[in-house]
Amino acid sequence: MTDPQLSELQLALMRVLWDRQEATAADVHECLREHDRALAPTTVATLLQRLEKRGLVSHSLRGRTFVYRADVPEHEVRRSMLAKLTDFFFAGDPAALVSHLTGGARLDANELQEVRGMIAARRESDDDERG
Amino acid sequence: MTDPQLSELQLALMRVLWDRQEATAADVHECLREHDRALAPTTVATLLQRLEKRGLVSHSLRGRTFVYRADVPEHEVRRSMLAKLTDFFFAGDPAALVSHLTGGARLDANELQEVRGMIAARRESDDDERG
DNA sequence: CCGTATCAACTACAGGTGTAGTACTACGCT
DNA sequence: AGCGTAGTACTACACCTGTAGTTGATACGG
Repeated sequence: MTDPQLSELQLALMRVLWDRQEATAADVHECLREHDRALAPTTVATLLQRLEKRGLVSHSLRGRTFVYRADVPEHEVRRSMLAKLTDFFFAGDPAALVSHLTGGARLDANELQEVRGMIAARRESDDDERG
Repeated sequence: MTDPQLSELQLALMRVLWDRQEATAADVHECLREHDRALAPTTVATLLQRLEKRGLVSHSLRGRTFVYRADVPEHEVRRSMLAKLTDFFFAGDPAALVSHLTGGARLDANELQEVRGMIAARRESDDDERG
């Protein structure tokens, strides 16, 4: 699954799996219900099946019950979804995004430069570590 | 349109309108084609119609040609889409998002605090300005 | 052994999206 | 006045998503 883009509901299901490592359809159903996302149990099962068809989760058996786990890590989905949005809205300039986060006010040039520097520095040292 | 969430293709159309203020279906079609998004002209027209039905764009007449313009500003869509994602992935903590932007490496505590401070400061002065 | 609860599989359906063809209409040119 | 062209409206269709019911198998309790 390269560059997965998930809907809100799909993310909500994934969240449960990410948080717990493993969960049955019933677990997920219960968990969503607690977060005022009340769905029929069969609905949750259907959604999990579909996620499995997409290769995002997989299951094993415990007795005759399906135990699902996420096949794609949260950070990967997070990165790919954020990247898509930032590429589109900030043309890939993360500092512009930071600026956006300040509530729409522009950071002054110094601050912006500062943030840009921090990010650039991190990126480099990151690359160093990696290879 | 409260809290609009648009697909990538829909955003691509909106982008054209945001950039040019106004555009006919033909303009948009041409513009997308240049950005290697080749669609049939009728497809573009259909998409614009649908966006209009959703209240995101509207049109006026120039001769017998529809001239579309965005009804919802870019910053609104940007904010609402980013907010949804950051709420989900960073529990609404913008500093965590900044940290994510550094390539997945964690900022050290000082840096994180610094960014948080900057953001908080901006938020306040922003509120002041607003009233 | 039989009923009952449990669980997955299959089916269904409405609404949205990506994609585009066909039909209709009006404008301008000859 | 008629024809081509340009441009919108209508229709279509496959696929995905949100939502859930029905069915069929299985295990457990009595």
